[in-house]
Amino acid sequence: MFKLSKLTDYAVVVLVRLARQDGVQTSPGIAAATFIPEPTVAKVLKTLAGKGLVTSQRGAHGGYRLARPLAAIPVADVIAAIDGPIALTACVEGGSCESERLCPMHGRWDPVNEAIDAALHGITLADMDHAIPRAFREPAFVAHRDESGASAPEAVARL
Amino acid sequence: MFKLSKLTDYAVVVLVRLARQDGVQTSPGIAAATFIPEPTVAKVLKTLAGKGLVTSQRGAHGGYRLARPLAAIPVADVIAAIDGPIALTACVEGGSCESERLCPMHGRWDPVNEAIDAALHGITLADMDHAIPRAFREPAFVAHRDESGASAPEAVARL
DNA sequence: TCAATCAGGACCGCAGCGGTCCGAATGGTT
DNA sequence: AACCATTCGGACCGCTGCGGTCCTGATTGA
Ligand code: SF4
Ligand code: SF4
Repeated sequence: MFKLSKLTDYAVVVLVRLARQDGVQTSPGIAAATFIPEPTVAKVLKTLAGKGLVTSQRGAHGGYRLARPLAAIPVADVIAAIDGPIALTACVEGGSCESERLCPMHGRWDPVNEAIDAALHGITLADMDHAIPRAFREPAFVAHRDESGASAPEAVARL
Repeated sequence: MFKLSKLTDYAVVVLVRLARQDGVQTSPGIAAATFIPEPTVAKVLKTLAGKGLVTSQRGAHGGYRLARPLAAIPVADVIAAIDGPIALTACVEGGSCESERLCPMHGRWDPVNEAIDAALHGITLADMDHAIPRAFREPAFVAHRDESGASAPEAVARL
């Protein structure tokens, strides 16, 4: 199936939960609040911390804290942090396919990849947090969301 | 990783190859032309035939033929045929997640899913064949380069 | 010093994917 | 009618990678 890993899904849930409250929050606490198994939450948080999406405070009364506000975290970043870089096929952006010499489609996926990448960069976690589904097509909603909006045309421009 | 299955990749290669020549073509023939293992090509073609993307001619001198021109086949169709429906998470469009009652993010992925779905519907195999996706030259997309303030989801949604 | 908490792995069961193979149906060819 | 080429539908299997658990340190506040 064309789906993203469950851990990525969990990561979004955890990040949004982190934003709901100031100060540090512990893994068990978040697990209880999100109904996600505790070890899994810990694993996700460790990965996110490694990628710089959250900062950690060790020791007693430690915990995790968002590194930047939700509005500055595009979904693409979360996906890249957990699932790895977005690469639809093996031959996009650095990947090497064993038949790339012979394959007539070599490199043809790049634009598609760019399109999806741009789309995922244009949606932040803040949007997902307080967005009602289908609101994306309403002009009123679209009007006031702009951050990182330049990425899409730029990606398109160099096609 | 966030990638589509190799079989889907192969399907695109096979479909484009089918379009390069009129009349029916056999699995071994296509396999030889695309450098993809023959049984795999056969499997892909069988799946595609089942989904109605290609038509099959049985018996001697049989083979496969495109059901519709490349320009009428969006990438989304190929993905849906091989990989199954596009569903980023378990809770989108009919899918049910075990924690959908408790999860605060339930349903929030739908817009993201729709955005990607729209993007993949806006690019046809003919576009990929010519390496310059027509979707990116559409007024709706190019206009945003000047208007500024446009974001990926909106541009994608208009495709 | 002790308890709480994160860090970084090792570890495992398992679904699903990539890939192969075979028998049966089908329709030309002779 | 007999034969052969080719597709069809499905069974089959090894293996990767994912979801999930657990353990052993390192770090910090009380
Ligand atoms: S499009 Fe061709 S070169 Fe690229 S990953 Fe697919 S088979 Fe390999
Ligand atoms: S967002 Fe929530 S309800 Fe939807 S699939 Fe993820 S965990 Fe389940």
